[in-house]
Amino acid sequence: MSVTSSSTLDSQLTSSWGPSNSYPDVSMVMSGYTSRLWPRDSQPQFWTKFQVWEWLQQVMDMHQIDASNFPFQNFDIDGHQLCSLSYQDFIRAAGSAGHILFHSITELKWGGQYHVDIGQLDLKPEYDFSCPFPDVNYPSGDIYDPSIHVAPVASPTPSSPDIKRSFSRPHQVKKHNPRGTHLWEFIRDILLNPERNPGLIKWEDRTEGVFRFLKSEAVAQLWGKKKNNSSMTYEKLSRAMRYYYKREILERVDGRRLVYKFGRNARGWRESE
DNA sequence: GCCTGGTTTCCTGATT
DNA sequence: AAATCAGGAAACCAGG
Repeated sequence: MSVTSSSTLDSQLTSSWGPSNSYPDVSMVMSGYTSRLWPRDSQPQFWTKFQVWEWLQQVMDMHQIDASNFPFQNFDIDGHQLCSLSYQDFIRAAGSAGHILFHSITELKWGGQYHVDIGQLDLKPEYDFSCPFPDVNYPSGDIYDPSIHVAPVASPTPSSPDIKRSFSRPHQVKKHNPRGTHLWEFIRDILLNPERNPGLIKWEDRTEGVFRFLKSEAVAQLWGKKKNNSSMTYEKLSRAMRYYYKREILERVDGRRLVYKFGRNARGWRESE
């Protein structure tokens, strides 16, 4: 039973994106997840070998690629060399994963340029990791969901059971996140990309991590779209948000409707992080 | 097959 | 009156 009236949602959507774009471009939100993972110097041309290695690791993680058989030796190169590789080079060097890597690096190359061009963001150095990249490789309106573009991810072969890292760094104990992004991360990334998600959620107190839903049902729809759940509502989304109080991912903000605050266990929202 | 984490769904009642 | 909040209970689902 949904308590949402369609008129409420319609007004939220149309006032936000205009009549010609009645549904939010989810790809804008989605790309936030990918872009913010990469090294802060968003121009891969200037990456060191270590950063290239870090990027590879992140791509492996994100696409749940079995790293145990990945030919890392083929990527003992710096960012400049990496950027000069052609699509065919990637395929030769990385096999089926080459496709993913090529798309990723293309996006990042674009992203770096885009980042330079947009001056309106007034981003601080610590913040620019969250700078959104244009989804140049994907049709507008499509959800940028890595699994859509990468068959091996959706159906891992029996011989390569799961994520097996051929190497791991002691400080990067990444817990496998089977469902992709968590709700609170989804919310965080909307907040970190305000210019791409106008009027959905806004900071009330940036330094304290207090934020407010402006278009609660629209956000719920967006979340539902990401989870492939067309019946998502703010009612249900907010229940999930309330579960975060116990885990201290969120803190209660008493007396204010649609207002939440990031808690001590929420990462990546601070400007100085 | 069981356990677990992270929701999703549904619900009742309270508050704004 | 409607929207939102609070939180219990149960179901769901993918990974371990």
